[in-house]
Amino acid sequence: MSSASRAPGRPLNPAIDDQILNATQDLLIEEGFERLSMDAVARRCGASKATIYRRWPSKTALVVSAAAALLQPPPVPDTGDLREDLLACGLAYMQQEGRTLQVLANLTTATQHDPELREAFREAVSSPYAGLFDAVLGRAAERGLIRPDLDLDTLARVFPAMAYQQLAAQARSLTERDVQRVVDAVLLPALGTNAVPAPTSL
Amino acid sequence: MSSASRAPGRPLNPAIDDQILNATQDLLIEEGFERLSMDAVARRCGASKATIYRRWPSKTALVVSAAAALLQPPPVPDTGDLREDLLACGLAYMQQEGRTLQVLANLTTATQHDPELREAFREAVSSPYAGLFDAVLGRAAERGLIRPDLDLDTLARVFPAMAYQQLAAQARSLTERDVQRVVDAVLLPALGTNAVPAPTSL
Amino acid sequence: MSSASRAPGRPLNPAIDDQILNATQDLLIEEGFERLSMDAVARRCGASKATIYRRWPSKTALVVSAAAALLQPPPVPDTGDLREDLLACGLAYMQQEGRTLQVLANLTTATQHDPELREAFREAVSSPYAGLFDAVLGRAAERGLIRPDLDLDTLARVFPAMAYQQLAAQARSLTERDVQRVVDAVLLPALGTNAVPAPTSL
Amino acid sequence: MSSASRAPGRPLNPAIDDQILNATQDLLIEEGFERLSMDAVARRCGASKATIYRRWPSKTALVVSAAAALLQPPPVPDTGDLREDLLACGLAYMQQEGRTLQVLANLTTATQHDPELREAFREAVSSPYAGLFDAVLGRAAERGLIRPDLDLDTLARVFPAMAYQQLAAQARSLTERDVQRVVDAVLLPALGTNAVPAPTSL
DNA sequence: CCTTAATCGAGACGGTACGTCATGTCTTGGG
DNA sequence: CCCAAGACATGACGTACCGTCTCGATTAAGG
Repeated sequence: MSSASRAPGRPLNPAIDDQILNATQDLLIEEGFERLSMDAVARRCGASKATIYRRWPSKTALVVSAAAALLQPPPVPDTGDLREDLLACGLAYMQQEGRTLQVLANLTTATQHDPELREAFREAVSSPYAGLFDAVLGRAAERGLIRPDLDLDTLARVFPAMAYQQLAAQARSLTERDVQRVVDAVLLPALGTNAVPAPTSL
Repeated sequence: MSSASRAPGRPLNPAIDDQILNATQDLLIEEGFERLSMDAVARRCGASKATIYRRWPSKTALVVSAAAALLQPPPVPDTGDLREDLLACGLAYMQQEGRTLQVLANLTTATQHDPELREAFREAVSSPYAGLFDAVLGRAAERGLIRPDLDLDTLARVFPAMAYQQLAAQARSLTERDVQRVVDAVLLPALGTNAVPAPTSL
Repeated sequence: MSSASRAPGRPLNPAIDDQILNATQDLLIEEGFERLSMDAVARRCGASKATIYRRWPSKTALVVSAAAALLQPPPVPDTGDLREDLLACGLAYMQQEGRTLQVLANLTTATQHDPELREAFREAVSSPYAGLFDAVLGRAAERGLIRPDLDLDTLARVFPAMAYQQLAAQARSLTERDVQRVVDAVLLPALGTNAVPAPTSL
Repeated sequence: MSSASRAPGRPLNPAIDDQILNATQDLLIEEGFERLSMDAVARRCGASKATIYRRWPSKTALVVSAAAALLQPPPVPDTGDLREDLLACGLAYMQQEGRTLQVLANLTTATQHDPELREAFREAVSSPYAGLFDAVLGRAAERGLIRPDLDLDTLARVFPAMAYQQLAAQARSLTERDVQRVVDAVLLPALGTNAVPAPTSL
């Protein structure tokens, strides 16, 4: 009555989507974006290239989807302590044994010249992660924990940018120590919070 | 005998180096690393592929050289004012009508899978730019303008990371306003400088 | 009881057979065997590929059926005059605005690598046409119109082979003049018939 | 001075042409036109697909060339005896252990829908073979061995057509006996030669 | 001055991946 | 069980790119 008349014909098998995305994620980690080949994806997941191309129009589009599925940001942390919350946001980038950030770095450049894909990637992957900091900082402002005149948009982008940079430019994977340094040396001081803890002994 | 015995035969024509590098820089800007092809470089500069490969062993190596030639960081600014110096460091990323940062972003991921080239790129291009902030902050510490216990290494990386991120992930070119925001909203507060100026009215 | 127990379920709709065969014949003429695709057949006749494959096991088998349905040889001519009969046999190849011969040519090579289909094609299509000449010549021998020691098997194959050759190798469709030439310049002289008519003035 | 300035750049290596053509001929015989794949040709001759496509624009064009190289008709026979000459013409179709005729049959249909290739094939392969009969019959007419009013064009096409037909439609390879039958049962009688030999005892 | 040796533009070469298309099978929902 | 629609595995097609090699022609240095 209302609507919802399904398209005719055999529907796309959703199980295959997952198999393709899993194979893509694996190869993306193992080989990187350049060396990942569609034939290899097809071979690994037992699907055919036609099946892949029925779902995604290009290699880049497939990889963007795979990344979006791989990189699901956790819920906004709320421990009651601002520092703890910020650390938790940072630790989200270390999920999947660090593969999260790896994939982020690999894809940013690949989507550079396709505005549509870049936007898709940003919406699906980049923004949600940066959004963790947005949320934590915005809540802190609401609660009066930090000064109200701060440029929270800019501050929320500090950690994502630095984590990305560290991996992409220095090929150094992110550690808990790195997260602490950014929070304690940059974010908290910039927020005007007095509660800078005693520096962790090396 | 001891030295100076030049190789026999016709020497490499140094003028061609520049033509190749110029063509590479242009195509790098127009097309990005992936879509830049060696055939296109050769075609554009009127050289042959053999001529290019006689000078650089791979596409990536060529592009790293082109980037290094394109991105000559200016001398460390020393205006006497910390904020002015930091702004000057940031403006260095906007040289060449913004191409400086563009190329930086395009190349960082490309060198991901070749440690040798990544290091070459870092030494020739990335570090010199980040070094501007290192130098300015180190000098400020020496002069006692900022607290001595700050994590200057981390702070020096804030702006490069954010500039890179903005271009690569958001495809938004850098403006003078962006530089001011990072300096005023992040760096100066984190340095504990009281002299935060009144926000520039738009 | 003994027989006639129909298969359970809905029976195959025989009307669809004709639609499929018609579409196949059309495409066979328009595109030839190689470029005829099962999807195109299905699309043109509004059927689905499954419906086609329920009836024929392969593209070649379908096309052989389509050809058999298209090419129904006429009854053996018997005008009382040997030359007239031979001409009538030849004109049979020009039926359907020349498509008869077209399809014959298109299919012969296609069945080369499948003995079963080749045999099916030969029995259903090729032989009946060649059989016209067999019958006319055999009857002439019985009637004593031609010498009894002739190799009628070979002679019966002359016209089919030459018609086929003309179309396949020369892409020249058959004309009434062509039929006359083969009958008058080859068959009748080889049969030892004196009654070679005066050459038709152009 | 005069002319003949070679094209610039590295010339096509003619040895590779032969390797490609040889591999194509082998595969054409082993697999037939349909099942011959460009990758298989490349693999077998150690060349790359790009190298093949630099020389021939399509699979069909390559195979036509391979056929032309494979099927070099022998010189026009001239034994002094018309029957011997005709038999020799027919035997030419049996060269290469029968592969000659096989390839002829395989290709005729393939070139059906590309007029350019069909013409190329006809000129390079089909006509030269049929031309043997043309030459022998024309010479016999000049020498007054046969009646001057015969339709030699049609007669010259009889054997090629029948040989082709036998292979394509009946999948029966040509034997010396087949040649004799066509010459003795069709050609010589049609030429009005009295010297029909005693039938070969079976 | 003339030989030598390496450079130059041009472009062929082997390899590898891309994205498209056709065959024949399988899977939907709906008669 | 049939039917239309269309997904599925397989595998060939023809294109593009990389890095190497091979041409004839040029150009510097050294004997």
